[in-house]
Amino acid sequence: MLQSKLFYKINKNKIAEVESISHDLLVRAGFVDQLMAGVYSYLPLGFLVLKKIENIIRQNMIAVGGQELLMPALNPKENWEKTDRWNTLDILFKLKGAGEKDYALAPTHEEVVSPLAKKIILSYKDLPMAVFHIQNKFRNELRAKSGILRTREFMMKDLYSFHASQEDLDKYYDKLVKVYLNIFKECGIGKQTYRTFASGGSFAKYSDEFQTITSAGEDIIYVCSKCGLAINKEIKAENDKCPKCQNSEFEEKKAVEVGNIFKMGTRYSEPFDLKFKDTDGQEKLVIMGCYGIGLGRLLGTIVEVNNDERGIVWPESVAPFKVHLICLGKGKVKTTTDKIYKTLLSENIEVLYDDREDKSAGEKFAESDLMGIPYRVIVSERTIAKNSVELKERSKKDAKIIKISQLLKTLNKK
RNA sequence: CGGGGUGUAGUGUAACGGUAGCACGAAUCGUUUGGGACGAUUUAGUCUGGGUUCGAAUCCCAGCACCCCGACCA
Repeated sequence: MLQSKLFYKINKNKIAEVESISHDLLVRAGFVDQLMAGVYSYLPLGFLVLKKIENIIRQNMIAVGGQELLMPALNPKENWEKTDRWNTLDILFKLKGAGEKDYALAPTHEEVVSPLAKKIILSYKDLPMAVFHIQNKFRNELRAKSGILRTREFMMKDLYSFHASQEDLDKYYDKLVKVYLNIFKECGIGKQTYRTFASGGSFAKYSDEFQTITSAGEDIIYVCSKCGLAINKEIKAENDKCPKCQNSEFEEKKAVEVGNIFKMGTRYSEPFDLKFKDTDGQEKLVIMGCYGIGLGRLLGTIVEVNNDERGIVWPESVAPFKVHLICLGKGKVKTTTDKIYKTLLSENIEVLYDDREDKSAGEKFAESDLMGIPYRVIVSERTIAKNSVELKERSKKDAKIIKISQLLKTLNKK
């Protein structure tokens, strides 16, 4: 991508009224744009990151047998009345359609996936089964906050699993715990993310949250000093000992909930009469689990955890580009950089090429630091005199001079 | 939803109740190019509606918007 053509604008000034670091950095560096409180557009840079995250999640869901489908955001009132959530769920967006008919904008998809599964899951032979989708959810949050950390419209991955027995659900659920931890590790926040024992909301007594330690967090969790399991504040009172290792020493931390998984049991199969015929010929209710991750919140959390005084420091796995190629000069410098750009492209290396001729070196460096692309390659009079380029990693302090002929090899090794 | 705060140009900021100014950005021209370059010339603004006043960005009322704290959080 040529930076001169990229749909973005850098903003040098800090956003005056915002508090959270990720909000400030993502807006200033041109990754997202706020339409209104709690509603954001993803600009090309931000959308590239979102897609990277989406793919990491997708691959991990496929790895646990999840089949991707797509369910609609626009829902009929009836399904939400069936589960008694039309009137009890305060974050539910409701709207009127033609003929004054009532609709909901789905904040989650139990009300769609359960009746859908009823058409397909008829026998024990159809179980277990797991489907997921990645699409926009709508939640009428009373208070949107912290940029993309808490919004009213957001991309979410939700997986639903269907089982013939509680044991089968338990087994699958444990698998998902591992897969979730792996997703957060792949997204570059593994070290700061804890499996957290939490309340189950309207679904179940307990659930597991995945909480990432950061001062921007809105939850308080207690991390067990012994085994690393955490407990959410909301249920800390009833659990003064670690449920895993019985230790009673905890460290209090602020954290963001980046994922949440539930054993729903028959909470939704019951109202939708989702039953299967078991081996013994008896009709039984399907046992369900659900597993969510908010993509935007995860993106924001990655920035909260990975930044320094100059800007964002993207983990390579989710960076919008791998390489930021910067040309400092005209004539021969420019033609040399053009050539390097073409070579990188032909080798399928994702590269943003700062080809702008009217910007000073300092300005290009500052923008590059703010954007946070992992590898910066600088080409200038100085470097081509030695048939070289300068290679600097965003996360490191020092730069290296390497021969142009060695650049590809070096980058491919990274 | 309760409470607090703030609304001035694309962004950041000034202006006692008395001519809306500065910086960045953007545009044009020229000179520049290793850490946010320089000169010249432009561009663009008081959230909306009422009120007080000779006169309102400034004071008052209402609305709207955004931010923050709390509550809430499938």
